[in-house]
Amino acid sequence: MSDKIPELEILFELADLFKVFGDSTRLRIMYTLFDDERSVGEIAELLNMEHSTISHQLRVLRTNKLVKIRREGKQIYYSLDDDHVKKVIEMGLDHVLE
Amino acid sequence: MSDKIPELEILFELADLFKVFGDSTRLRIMYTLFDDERSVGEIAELLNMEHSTISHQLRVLRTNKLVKIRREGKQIYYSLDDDHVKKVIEMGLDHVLE
DNA sequence: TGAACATATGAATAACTGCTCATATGTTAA
DNA sequence: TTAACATATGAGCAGTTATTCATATGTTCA
Repeated sequence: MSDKIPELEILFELADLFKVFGDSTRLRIMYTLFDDERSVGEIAELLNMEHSTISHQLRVLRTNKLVKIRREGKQIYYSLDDDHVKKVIEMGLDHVLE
Repeated sequence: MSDKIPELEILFELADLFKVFGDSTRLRIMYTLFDDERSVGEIAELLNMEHSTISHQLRVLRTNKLVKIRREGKQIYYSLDDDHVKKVIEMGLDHVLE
């Protein structure tokens, strides 16, 4: 991995990815999705924040393919897109907690 | 790890950590340090950026304990603080490259 | 169809951040 | 000490972003 400098373009993409993780609201949202899918309303209530704020941030997360959705009637359930997301967060936590 | 919700405070710290990784200049700087220590001037030349810009960003990296320094005469050599830094970047790259 | 609910979107604002320029600090060698 | 070099710092500007408010879209059920 470290034997080749990634293209500049890749590092920009990487920065964009970390930017998405670099906001506490988005991190908290992702954390509520660690074990279960949740609707927008559930997340908003859990975090005690405006539905609108949560919806905006979920869009960012979705655009960056960190969460995916499942529609069920009026509600839309969000869940983490894959295990990578958890791993990145856990790796960061390791660093913060040490 | 996922069996306990981290304190709100921890998630703020974590967001701050990811914020540091969420800038392409800082990522590029860290990448130049993947295998070797380098002086401010070397990094500035490698990235073709102002010394001042590099110095400012190195300060951010240092404040967040991602790089450490070694003084030698007029020059100050920067290197990655520990292997965690590499791991976080590599984990992110995995996600971007897949 | 219309009311009630869940979510999404757009615009506006306030706060933040990276870069540049100018200047300061610190080190070496004459 | 002074000149030359390496790095750091502070202020200001420009660009970005998270939140809020208002409104729109979409779904269910009567």
